[in-house]
Amino acid sequence: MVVSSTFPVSLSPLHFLPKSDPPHNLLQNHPSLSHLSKCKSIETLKQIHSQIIKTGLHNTQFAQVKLIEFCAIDPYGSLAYALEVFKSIDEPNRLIWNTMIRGQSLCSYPIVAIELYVGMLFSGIEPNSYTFPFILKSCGKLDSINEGKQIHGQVLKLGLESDAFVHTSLITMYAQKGELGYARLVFDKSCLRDAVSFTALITGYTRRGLLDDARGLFDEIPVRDVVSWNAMIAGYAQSGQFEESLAIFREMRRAEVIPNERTLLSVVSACAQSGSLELGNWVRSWIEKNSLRMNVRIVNALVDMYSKCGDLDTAQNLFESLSRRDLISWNVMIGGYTHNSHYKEALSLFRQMQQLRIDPNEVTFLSILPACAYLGALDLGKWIHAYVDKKRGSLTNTSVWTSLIDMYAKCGDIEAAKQVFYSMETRHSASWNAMICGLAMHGSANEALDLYSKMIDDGFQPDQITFVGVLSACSHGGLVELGRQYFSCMIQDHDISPKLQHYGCMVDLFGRAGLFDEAGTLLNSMEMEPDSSIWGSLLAACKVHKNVELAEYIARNLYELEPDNPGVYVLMSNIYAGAGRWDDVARIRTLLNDKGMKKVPGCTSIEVDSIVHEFLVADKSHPQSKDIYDMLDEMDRLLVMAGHVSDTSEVLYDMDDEWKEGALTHHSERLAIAYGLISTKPGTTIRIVKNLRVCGNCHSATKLISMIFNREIIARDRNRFHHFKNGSCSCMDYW
DNA sequence: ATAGGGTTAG
Repeated sequence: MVVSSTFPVSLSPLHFLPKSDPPHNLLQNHPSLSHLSKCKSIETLKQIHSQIIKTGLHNTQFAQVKLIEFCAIDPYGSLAYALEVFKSIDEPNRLIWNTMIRGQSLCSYPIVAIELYVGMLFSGIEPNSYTFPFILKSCGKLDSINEGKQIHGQVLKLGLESDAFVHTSLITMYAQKGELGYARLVFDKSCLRDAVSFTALITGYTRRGLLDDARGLFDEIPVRDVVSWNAMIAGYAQSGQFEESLAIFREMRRAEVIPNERTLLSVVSACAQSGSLELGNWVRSWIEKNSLRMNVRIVNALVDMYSKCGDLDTAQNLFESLSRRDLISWNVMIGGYTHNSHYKEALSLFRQMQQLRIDPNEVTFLSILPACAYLGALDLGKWIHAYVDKKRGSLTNTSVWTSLIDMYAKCGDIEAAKQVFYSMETRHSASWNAMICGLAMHGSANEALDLYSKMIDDGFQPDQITFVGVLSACSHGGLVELGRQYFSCMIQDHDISPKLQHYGCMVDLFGRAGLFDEAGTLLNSMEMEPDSSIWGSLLAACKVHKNVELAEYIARNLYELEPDNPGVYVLMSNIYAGAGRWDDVARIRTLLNDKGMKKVPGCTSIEVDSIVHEFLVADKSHPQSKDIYDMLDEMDRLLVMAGHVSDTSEVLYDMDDEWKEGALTHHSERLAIAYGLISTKPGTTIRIVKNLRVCGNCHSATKLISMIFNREIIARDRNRFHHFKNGSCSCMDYW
């Protein structure tokens, strides 16, 4: 090993201080000094300090040490103040120097510790076995390894490498800097073979993902203690080897080593990530049985575990059992709701948080924004945007900005999405993806494709998701030839093998263009089985192009894939109705009734003054129902005057014929639009979100409504966005 | 006076 020494090392005799203290017990019981240990603020500290000066205690080494110790080490102390006190001491002794270095080693400016160390050497005080663990901790935090190596040289000169504390500190320092070779050398050269030094080295290996090397060392530890076990369990869990992690934990149990909180946190986390609900349950009951205090950390981990395993009820019960919840708890629970598609619950928990005046952070937003996006809760999304803007600097997380783009796009405000995108200082490829997919959703195919070119120019690698955006832009824009080109560009130029979603876009693109042969060829070329959404989009294309024969073939596939999906039957019924085959319509209706299947009810939501209102077909539950239905009548009257004729071929299978017309005008989107018209100022854009695709009738009616009432209506359906304005729609009647 | 555990959220 090459180690050099540039620092002067004083090998002079120990530095004796001139003054000697009064008897120890007198000082120890002095009121000013006993107050110090209970001190909780810098103001109190200053008062105590002035007392110490008034009584002359500041001249005693004992008081100096106690004061420095408190200022430098205690969480209520202050390093800056410690430095002031330190400067006022004429000839600080070694304990005082060590304590100052120790204080610095705890903070994040490691260079100050080095400066102090040099100062110590210059003042002629020789470092001892206490000095090095502190200074080496600081060296571990520096960018360079050089200082650490020089300090190592000092250790060797002073013959302190055999001190167990110094030895372990050296290993930890090298391990922290990724210098595993040096760490190993220090370890191998010494005869110290305790669990502590083993564990220091093991952690070095686990942090770099070298689990096999770590395991080799672990197996050699003569007596493993709980920390060694924890290092191995956490190491495996951290590198994604959850089964190994849990296997080590089981071995630990067999070795009858009592787990502690850190063990359990790692284990619960591994259970959460690997879906090991059974072991998670065992941990929970073990904690209860051993009456370990259910502290907030372990409950957070359990809440996370249960929600990741899909058991939201248990997660919620645990969450509610917490008397003092921290931000992580809140975030875990909100994330649990979002990941399990319980978006409304996520939002209501967030509101509860706001009422309790708990400050959210970016993690909260990363769970809340997808919920806003799903529900179309634009006002809340805007509020978060403003909040993040205000805290720019402390909350500048690129992922949050990207999530805002996604939220704005999915809430129908594509202009705001663009504003966020173009104002971003740094972008990830996910940011580009969100913007490209957003534009695609809104039917701005050319803009999406332009942005794709810019993304490439900026040096970003497109990934699978980029091409989902690009291909869906082509599909929604009806750009068949470009779609073909991008599809082969993805495979050939970017070496991305097409996934189901990409095939889905292409089949959709061909289907809409009526190119059923080409769609069929593509389907046959797939290396995986087409899923129900691909068949579904082809079936929808059959409806547009009135291809009953192909529809029947596809339906047979779908009945096999999803025998319980009523959507297929409903679509077939509509296809038959469109072809005037009423016998088949009746047959399917009977089939549905026999199977007891219910159509997924159409549901449309609209946000007014930050409150999301939901409407079902023919819904009368809204408090302003009377006004809404009056408006519906008015809309119908004006639509008829404008020449609108309902196409009754798309009907709910369980509606009697005489109700056809009525049911159509009471589709959920019409109710939401009616509510939007009566509850917002004239001229305001109306934004609605529908869970299913817009039916043809409502689509043509909405175009007229946008003209009659002079309103821009932005509708999100299951598939894409429709911007209705001045009597036409951005989808060009192609969806 | 000192050393070893990436404790829980995206």
